[in-house]
Amino acid sequence: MSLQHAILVLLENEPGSGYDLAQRFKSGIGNFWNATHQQIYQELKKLRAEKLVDFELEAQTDRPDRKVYRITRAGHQALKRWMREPVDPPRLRQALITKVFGAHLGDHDAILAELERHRALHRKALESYLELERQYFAQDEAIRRRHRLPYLTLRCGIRYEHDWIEWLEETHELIAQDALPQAPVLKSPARRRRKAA
Amino acid sequence: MSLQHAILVLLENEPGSGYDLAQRFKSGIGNFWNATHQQIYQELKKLRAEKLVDFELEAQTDRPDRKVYRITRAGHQALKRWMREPVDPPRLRQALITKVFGAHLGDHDAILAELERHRALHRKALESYLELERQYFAQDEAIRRRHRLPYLTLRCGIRYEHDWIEWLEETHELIAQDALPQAPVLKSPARRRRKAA
DNA sequence: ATAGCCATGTAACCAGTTACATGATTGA
DNA sequence: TCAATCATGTAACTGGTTACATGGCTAT
Repeated sequence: MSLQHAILVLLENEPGSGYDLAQRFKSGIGNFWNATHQQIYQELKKLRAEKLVDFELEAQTDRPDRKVYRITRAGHQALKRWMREPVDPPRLRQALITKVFGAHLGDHDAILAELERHRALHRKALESYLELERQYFAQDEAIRRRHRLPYLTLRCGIRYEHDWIEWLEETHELIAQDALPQAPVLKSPARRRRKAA
Repeated sequence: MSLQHAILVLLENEPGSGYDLAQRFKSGIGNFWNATHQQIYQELKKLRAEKLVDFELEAQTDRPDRKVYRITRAGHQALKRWMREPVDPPRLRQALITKVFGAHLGDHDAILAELERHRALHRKALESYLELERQYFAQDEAIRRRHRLPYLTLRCGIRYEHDWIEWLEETHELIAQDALPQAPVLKSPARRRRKAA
């Protein structure tokens, strides 16, 4: 159900083809959902059947024609309604952590290699997000204000990747050296006060 | 496919009923996967058909009988094989972030309330993880060594929840005050050196 | 009384993945 | 020549959720 809403928010932001949407999901400033083109085309079809989006065919000469989708009035309403409904955080499903849990069963080196592989993946994602962040802050205030919300989602992505990298490094080290973890010094609780409400 | 492996790792650790497994997934030191009892029972059935687990019926007088599952030799082998195969990090799917992305469309207060609600959920999860962490460090070295790997998965959970709370607080503040985000000072890149390989 | 825990499951459905399919253009 | 980008889709399948179902015991 939620992919539909993710699509609606993106189209609300700017009309586009299924292909466009797939790109936006992949790259950067829409780092909050993920979908393959196959699924996107299916959902666009459904959304259209429900009259929440509609498209115009855009003929192109040297490339395939595009169906440029845009959100309808009804789609806009549906999206606003959804914005008011609570959503729950998704359940965690990290196969890698399953592996760490059972690391004593597997080949020691294979696990270390896997941790490093993941670290490389997250590092790559982080780098690209940081680049987007740099671009964001290079813009002037008016534009920054306009892209404030997408930036906040990007920030979430940056934190996420950053945090994974730290955990992966820490875990790699502890497993590689077969060392006992130390109690965190001041790190984990934090209990940050929020500034005056 | 992966729930099967998550079940196998847990059973490898200690035999138990479907109900037991559901508890272990929910509560704490197996904070790496999530599944409902319905799904678990299905998967146990399949795993048994594949001879990767087996059960003994444990009759009880005043409560329903339990099927106590344990991993078989073949299951153990299959698990070890899986431990050597690479797994990819899951795709992110955060409906909440979709909402932040489109926060300008919705009711301002509703969004702030939603951010706070999530903060409360994550805070609660964090508290319970921190309690488990305290318990872990209260044990003596031998036991700590034995539970080292589950502890590392717990650490991942602690980081995760901690990080979410920070992002939620930061985001709540910025949206509440309609303020422009500031460039992170030294926070986000970090680029921590790993200790001598 | 009512809720919650223990303990098992089936069935219908929905969401997401993987495989398959086409076909022109551009750059290494 | 090979891979990538643009652009669309269908079909089969698998993984996961939700609803439904049962039933005794214990604690408030």
